Amino acid sequence: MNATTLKEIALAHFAEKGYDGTSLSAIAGDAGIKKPSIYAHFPSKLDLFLAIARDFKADYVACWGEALESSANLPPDRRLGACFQSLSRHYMQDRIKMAFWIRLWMFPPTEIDAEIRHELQSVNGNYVKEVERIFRQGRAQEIFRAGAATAFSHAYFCLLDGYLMRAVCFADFNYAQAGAQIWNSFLEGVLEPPKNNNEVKK
Amino acid sequence: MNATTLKEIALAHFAEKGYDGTSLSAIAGDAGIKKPSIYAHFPSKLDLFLAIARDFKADYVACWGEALESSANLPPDRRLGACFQSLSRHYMQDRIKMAFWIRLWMFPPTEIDAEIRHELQSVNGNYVKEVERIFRQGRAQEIFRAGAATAFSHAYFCLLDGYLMRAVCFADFNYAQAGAQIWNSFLEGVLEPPKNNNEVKK
DNA sequence: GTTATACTAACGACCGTTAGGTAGTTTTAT
DNA sequence: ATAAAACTACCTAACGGTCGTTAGTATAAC
Repeated sequence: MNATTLKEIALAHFAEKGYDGTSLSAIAGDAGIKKPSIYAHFPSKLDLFLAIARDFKADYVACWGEALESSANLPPDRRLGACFQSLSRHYMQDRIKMAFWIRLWMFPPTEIDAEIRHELQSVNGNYVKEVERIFRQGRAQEIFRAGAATAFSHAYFCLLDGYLMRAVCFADFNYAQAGAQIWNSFLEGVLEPPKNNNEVKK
Repeated sequence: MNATTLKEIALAHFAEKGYDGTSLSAIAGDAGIKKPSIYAHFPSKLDLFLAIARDFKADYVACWGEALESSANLPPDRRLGACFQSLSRHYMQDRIKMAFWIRLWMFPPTEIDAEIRHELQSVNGNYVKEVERIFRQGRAQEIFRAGAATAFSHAYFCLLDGYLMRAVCFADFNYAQAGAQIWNSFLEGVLEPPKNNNEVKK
């Protein structure tokens, strides 16, 4: 047994039962060792959790970084679509990963609630601003319709987060397959309507 | 002390710390009574939780029912907007209510995970179908653009849930205020574009 | 007199954590 | 090269504490 595989085992428990609902003996049992042996690898339960949380933050940053970088040459609308697909696919492929992630940033352990919330807010805030920048850029190129880029960006994240959230909860509907259509109905809403007709409002 | 106010106090704890993170002694402390006195009102911790959960389900059903009924005479597009506003306002006005609700249907207590998930899926499924029906109706009136009504409906709920979820997490951004803009950017995406121009695709 | 609501006391179970020990491996010193 | 020392990863046993729950009792209301 080593710290890495111990983290993997603990991750499954934390994702499924939450921090408070997970006991070290259950983790140890899955790992084939006794409870106190965990302390040879991590100084406390909270530290074990934090180690996993740090990995997830790094993973999130890496995923966004790669999505933004690899789509840098696309036009703004297709770039946002590519990021949407990239992010959602990344988390959708692993239900445990997704459940832990949502648990982490929605309901972190009470002891570290403030820190986690603060950190996550700043990390996510960066990408909200980045997406907002892309919206503005697209607006300048008259690809997107007029409107508050800030609100567009927040709507973008509402859709993305809601999409992942519902995928966790509702196994009956194939969200992975519906992703493209869900994105498309949003995209059409922010695209600039065809030029030669301006009376869009009802 | 009575069952109703006891539920209110317990609700705050469950919403903030989750089921496993909440202890009966903490609830009793807030209620000004001792822990065993709770058992004069509820036969177990789980029953206390379930009583609150049932209230929330009834509240959810009532809220959707009222939203659908009071908007029955509106055209489909405005009707969906009215429901979006109605639902989001209902939950947005009370952070505790919202946190408990999200915790309930995303991460219910492990002991009753299956039942809760199943019940919620069926309840929510009804409204997904109802919204889908409204989308189809609006399509028949050529208000909405062509597209899979099923996907539109799921996108609708992704946006609504993501909206509420982010409102719980990110207190820094005024989501309550941004609701109308967020809805609007989605609405434009599903509306039928003006008639005299058909080449919308880029 | 019964019922409802509260109490104190205590139960067994489980929690996270520590202490202390034991093999087996690696590092260091001679 | 070999013996001593240190380190690693595990163990058993047990700690103090909290958990949800029950038993038994008292007080007040109807």
